[in-house]
Amino acid sequence: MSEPSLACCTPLTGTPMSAEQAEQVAPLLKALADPVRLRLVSLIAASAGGEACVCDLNDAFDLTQATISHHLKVLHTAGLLDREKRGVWVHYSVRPAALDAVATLFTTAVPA
Amino acid sequence: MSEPSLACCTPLTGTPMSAEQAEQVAPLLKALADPVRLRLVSLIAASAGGEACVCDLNDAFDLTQATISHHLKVLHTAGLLDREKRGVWVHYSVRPAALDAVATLFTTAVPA
DNA sequence: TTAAGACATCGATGTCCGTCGATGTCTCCG
DNA sequence: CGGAGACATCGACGGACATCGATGTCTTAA
Repeated sequence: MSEPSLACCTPLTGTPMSAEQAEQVAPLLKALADPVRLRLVSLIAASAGGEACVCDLNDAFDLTQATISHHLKVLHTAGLLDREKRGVWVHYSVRPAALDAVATLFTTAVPA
Repeated sequence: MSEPSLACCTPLTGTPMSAEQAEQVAPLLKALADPVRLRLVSLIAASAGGEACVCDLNDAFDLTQATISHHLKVLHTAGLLDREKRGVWVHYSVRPAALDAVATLFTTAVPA
């Protein structure tokens, strides 16, 4: 399933983006372009230890467990979340490198 | 059509995001979560004067003029692009504040 | 072994989205 | 006035997506 290579990216501003680069980064943004998934990432990132188990995540939404599981899978497939099974529970954590890659996109060559 | 208020946003990391905040920011990301639109923004931002006319933009893609026009409208409606008609041509420019808002999302409280 | 609980997967359904050809609107030029 | 060119809008179509209920898989406890 070829783990996405976390497309390193030059900032949006500055140099025009290549088609290939755009194709690589767009899925990352698409994975984040959903209110539920945005909150999921935020909840996980803000949790103690930078990780959270699905059971806690479920309670934060008025959605079916199946739906939450689906969203977590999307984020994991996009390379934004790591997955670790510990006993009965599954813990998800944020991949900092993935967020950094996206951040780089919007960082307009910060001046000194 | 209530110009989007360019939801100022706390970083994803740190504090959990509210549902309202997520609903505000998600459309911005959704507008950017497309390879074509990503390249459009990049092309415009990288152009001289920070703006570009549709005629030039059309040539950069193997897509119909109608499709490019559609994508530009999506970006404009999301508040990411400004539109100015000058004679026969229409010039689009990037709204820095919009990109900054998104950048803030992914800026993980940079350490010293 | 059996039962219960935590997640994932499956199949269905309604909605949204990208793309296109055709057509409309506006502006400039002759 | 009339034509040409730049861009927007419209209507349609195929594919993708969010959500759900039902069911499957795995782990721990009794």
